[in-house]
Amino acid sequence: MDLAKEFLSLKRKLFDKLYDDLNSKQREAVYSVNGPLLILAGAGSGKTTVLVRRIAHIIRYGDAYNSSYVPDWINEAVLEEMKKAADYSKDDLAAYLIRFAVDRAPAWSVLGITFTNKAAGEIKARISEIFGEVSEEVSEITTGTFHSVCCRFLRMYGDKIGYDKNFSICDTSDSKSLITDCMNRLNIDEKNLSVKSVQSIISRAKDKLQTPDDLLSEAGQDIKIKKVAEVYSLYQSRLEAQNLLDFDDIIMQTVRLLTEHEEVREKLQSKYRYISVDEYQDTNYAQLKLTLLLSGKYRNIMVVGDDDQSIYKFRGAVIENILNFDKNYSDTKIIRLEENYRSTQTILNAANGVISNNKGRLGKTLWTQSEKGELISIKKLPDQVAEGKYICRVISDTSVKEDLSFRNFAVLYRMNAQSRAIEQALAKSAIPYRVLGGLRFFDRMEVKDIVSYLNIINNPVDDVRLKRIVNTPRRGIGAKSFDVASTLAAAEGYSVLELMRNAKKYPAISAVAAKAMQDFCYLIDSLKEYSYSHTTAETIAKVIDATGYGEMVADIPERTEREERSSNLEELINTAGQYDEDAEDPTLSEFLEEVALVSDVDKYDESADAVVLMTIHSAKGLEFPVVFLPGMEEGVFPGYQTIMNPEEIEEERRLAYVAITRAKKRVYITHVGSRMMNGKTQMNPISRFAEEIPAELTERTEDEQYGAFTRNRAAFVSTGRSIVNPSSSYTRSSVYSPFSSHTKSAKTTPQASEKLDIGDNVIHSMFGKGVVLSAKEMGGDILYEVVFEEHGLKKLMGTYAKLKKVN
DNA sequence: AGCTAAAATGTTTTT
DNA sequence: CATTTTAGCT
Repeated sequence: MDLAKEFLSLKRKLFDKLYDDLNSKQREAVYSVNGPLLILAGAGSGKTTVLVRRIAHIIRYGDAYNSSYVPDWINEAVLEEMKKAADYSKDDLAAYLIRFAVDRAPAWSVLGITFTNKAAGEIKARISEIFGEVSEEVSEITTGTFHSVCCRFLRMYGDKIGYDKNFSICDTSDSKSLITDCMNRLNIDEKNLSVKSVQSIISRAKDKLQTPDDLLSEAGQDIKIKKVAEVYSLYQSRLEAQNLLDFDDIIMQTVRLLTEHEEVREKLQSKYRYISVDEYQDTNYAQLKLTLLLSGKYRNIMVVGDDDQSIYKFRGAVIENILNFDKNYSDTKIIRLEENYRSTQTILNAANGVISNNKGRLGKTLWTQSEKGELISIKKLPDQVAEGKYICRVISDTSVKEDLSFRNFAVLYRMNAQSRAIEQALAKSAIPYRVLGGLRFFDRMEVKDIVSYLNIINNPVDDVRLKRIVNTPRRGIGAKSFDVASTLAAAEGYSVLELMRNAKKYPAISAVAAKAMQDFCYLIDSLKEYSYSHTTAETIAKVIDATGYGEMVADIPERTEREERSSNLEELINTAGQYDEDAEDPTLSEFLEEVALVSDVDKYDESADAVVLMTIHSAKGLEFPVVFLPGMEEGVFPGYQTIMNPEEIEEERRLAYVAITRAKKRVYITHVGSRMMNGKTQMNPISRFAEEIPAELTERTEDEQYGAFTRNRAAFVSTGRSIVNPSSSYTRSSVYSPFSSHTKSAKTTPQASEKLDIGDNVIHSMFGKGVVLSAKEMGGDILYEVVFEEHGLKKLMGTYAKLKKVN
């Protein structure tokens, strides 16, 4: 009796001891294993840690902490031993406590949904770390984004709702071209109804799980929506006929699968006993429905989120999902994590100052034990060029003065277009940098083309991809012939490729074109055959060769373009080779899925020593010691489209909150007097979000280049900080750059293909001076990424590029 | 069919 | 302004 009581108390103390690096709220979250759990986690409050530790806890100890079960082998001796265990090392204690485990969950019963694929990988890596080895078990945990997890389900059971296992995913631009096609077929004039808006209305409808009929009935008298519903209906039937899913379908069709097929739902509900969802504030209705379905049996669902960081409304995210979580799940336990471990007090107070202007928040007060830190620097510059130079100068100054490597700096902006001016400045001052976003690797034309071939090999009814590459390189199947073929195909109920195989039967197709079509089919046949017995990388190489695409690229007259494209194709083969190596059971189909679902941040490599540039959206979940926020102007951030709409302004403000809270030590806000946008010069006032930061937390200066003045809004700024020092080193930002010490002594070491290391300074005959950013082994050669002073980031092959090392 | 040159057009954020 | 679409020519 007393024995039992003492045992339970000792047991809990030992667990508290095991997790003594967490705060009490975090521990409570880890222990809350069963039942619905909502964690309201402020920025930098260690939510990922909690997520990871909780999953590890569930697998290792189950509900051991809360359970009042007393094993019959408990006696005085055991209690004595337990008292001693308090002094064990963490590892020993962790191992010791396993004997008290109650109702442990097998790793395969855990599902963790994250916002990026990268985060999914990190969760597994961190759990492996906790378990002390890369165990077989950890790999059985299912982690991924909503999209990747749903794809997995659809590959398994998609046939039940009419999808072949080899379905392909079409991205936004593929789906745009299909919608355009549908609108043409329905004789809808693009002038009255833009493809873009149709696409977005359809997408939002799918986020809400609306079918074309649902949309139509919702339309009422709205002619525009009625038209869209008509397009949606055709678009959807064509997607289905081609075994294609767009991004929204991946979720929506999974929900349909789980709704319509009880046996599948039952199977998955029973399998996933423990479900966690990260970044819950950015889920849409379809995703909410999905989590409700999956967690329907056990109701062991934990969601983590922060209503102040909801920034994906444009993608259908509904903040109500997190606000009303406890209404969807009765007896929800709510835990708030409000202690911030990331930022200085100044940064935190600045962020709080901004976000407090929003209404309708759940409300929370972030606090930190860390020091005050430095003031937020707000600087006005004449234009974007000066803005870029200024950022470079601060980076080079700070990196030297404080011995900070470049990876500690991030430049976060509202839109991708802002990156250009900053990139140029960085390239000039030879600061190594990396740009995430903008044109994704897989969105490059040549990469998309080859991937389209692969998609056709994998899923021959994919007419969208077929249209894209049927005449690239030219093979005499022009737009007109293809049009005729697809009209015939639609009439006869074939896929276009099938029809092309028998093109000669149709008099409407010219004999020349028919011959070319048949040859094309044979080409695809042979590639398909080849793919059965070869790796993905080999297949890609074969595609590039056999289709004549490689030759076409080799014949590009302009040198830079030719090199750029061929190096992209090499990189594609390289990526596939990596995939072949890493994947358990590599298949073309799975490779294509990965290609479709990777995001930019997934490829962000923290180990590369380079300044990183990305949008604030991409930076969600990341942190950096020093953060630059350029373009803090009305009309840029908040964007001019949002200024009239209070709701959208609130979303922009949340974005500003996310931006500021990325920083650990310092924030540099810049705004410019005149900015070139869309060919026009604009004079934007400083962003309201910068003004909302309490004045005493800021240090405001204006660059003196065009005369002007310096003013301190903060009356009592302690002086002495010299990072912002307008006149001295302004013109030459490369003073502290990696090149500076080499520019005078230009003694080069002429060696054809010596091995280069990361950080080496090199000279290229074409591009001039640069720094090696990364080196990757690739088919007996080495692929270097080099940032050049004048030309920015280039990818070069070791043997081919004739890079000379400079000392 | 395919090329070139002129015209139109669009501009947030992303899986 | 920078990309994409179209018209007109070969």
